[in-house]
Amino acid sequence: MAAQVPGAIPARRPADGPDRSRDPDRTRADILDVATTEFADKGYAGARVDEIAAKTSTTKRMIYYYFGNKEQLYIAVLERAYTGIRTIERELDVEHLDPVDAIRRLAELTFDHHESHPDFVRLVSIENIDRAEHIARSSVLTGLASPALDVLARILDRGRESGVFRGDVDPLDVHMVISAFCVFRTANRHTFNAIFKRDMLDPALRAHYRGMLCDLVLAHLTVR
Amino acid sequence: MAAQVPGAIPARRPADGPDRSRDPDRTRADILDVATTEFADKGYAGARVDEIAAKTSTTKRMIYYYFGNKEQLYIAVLERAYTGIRTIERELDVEHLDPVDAIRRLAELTFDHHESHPDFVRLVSIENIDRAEHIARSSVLTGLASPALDVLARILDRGRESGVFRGDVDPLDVHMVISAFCVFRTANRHTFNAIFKRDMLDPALRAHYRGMLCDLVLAHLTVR
DNA sequence: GAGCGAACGGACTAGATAGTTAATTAGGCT
DNA sequence: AGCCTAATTAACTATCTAGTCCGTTCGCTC
Repeated sequence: MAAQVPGAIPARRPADGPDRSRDPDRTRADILDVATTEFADKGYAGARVDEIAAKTSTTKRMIYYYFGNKEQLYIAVLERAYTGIRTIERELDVEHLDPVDAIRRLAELTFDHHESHPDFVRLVSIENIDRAEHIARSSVLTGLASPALDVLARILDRGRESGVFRGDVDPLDVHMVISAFCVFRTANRHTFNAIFKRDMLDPALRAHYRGMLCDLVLAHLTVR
Repeated sequence: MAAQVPGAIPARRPADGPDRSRDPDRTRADILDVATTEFADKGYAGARVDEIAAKTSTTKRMIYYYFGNKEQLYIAVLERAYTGIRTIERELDVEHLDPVDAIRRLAELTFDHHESHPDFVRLVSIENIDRAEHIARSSVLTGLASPALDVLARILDRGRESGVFRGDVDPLDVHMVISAFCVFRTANRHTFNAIFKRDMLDPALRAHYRGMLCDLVLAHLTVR
């Protein structure tokens, strides 16, 4: 964190205690970190700018100085969260695996990411409540289809050629099924637990659900 | 509009036009209807009591008269929405169908309900953002496991006995997969469309997704 | 037709909340 | 050293918002 500006002097900072020196990047990043947690926690309407400011090492005025207003701050939070998962997806390399193992790997990677980034999943839910109106206002976010989709299309092609996969499945539909499963486990955890008394994120059930996702997707894709 | 001027003659309802007579049940129901739409639209934090009151044919004072405060009004909305779907589930009768058709019927019923009740799905999302804290405060809602679960368990048993279904599947997991698919389609419609440019609720895709859900679940359950 | 309680309406309040004003400081550049 | 601008601070404001006070009206019973 605290990316150094090229040519900047490394910060004269008294080794301990909060950093009080002037560091725009650090201040911005600090605000973004706190805002991410706060928006994911309370939703867009529920989050309070004063609250975010209080949890920051700077003041409310700085939020407006760097981000303009509450909405632009929220959009900045969304942009960082989305580009995060897209970066991970881009690193996926499954060309050397056979189609079945490749699907399994892709499903597991998605599963793991959703499990380890509940804030991201919550932000997506929140954004849907607002009918994606903030995403629509961000040019960064609108043209941001998942790199995983291209990878998926390649895997399906290879699987069809080798005769193990059905030929009539759309990559986006497969992506949707995987997402639906992973998103549901995190996004609906609380109501599901309240009504059915099962915590889908219980560590003891992790392996069960991870395997189940792979089975589900592969059963659907496999020729019988 | 047409607020009663003090001292004016009440005009006991000229046959047409809104009902102005005293009717507690009607008033309560009116408030609940408006509140459901408003909470589903804006979320709990985003909804405004004043706004709800304005869209009602009565006043804000009446909301507090009948429901006490904003939270209890919201809980009343949740209770009505949940008991709605549970009632439909209870009417499900699939004992006369073979296991495969029974699963198909159950999946389609769930699919149809989610499609025709987007407000319910949104309320569930909203409640998850608040970590189901309002459900937890309602004794009506906490002890409300889905009747569909018992039906599902029966179908799975019958399918296992006749050898068409695997024996190691948990009814709650099957319920979860069906819910995940149906909930995702409605709950994540906006972000999915914003990023992948596909409206999962496009009527032209309805049959495709409905069939896909059945295939998906049955492929997972069927012995190979 | 008087009395009574449930149902109702409108104006009011205290506190919260997004956003601002304006003055101040630190640090790089010449 | 001294200027100049980006970065920072704290106090302030207009508006919004959940919740309340209190007086009024309807419809029923006796």
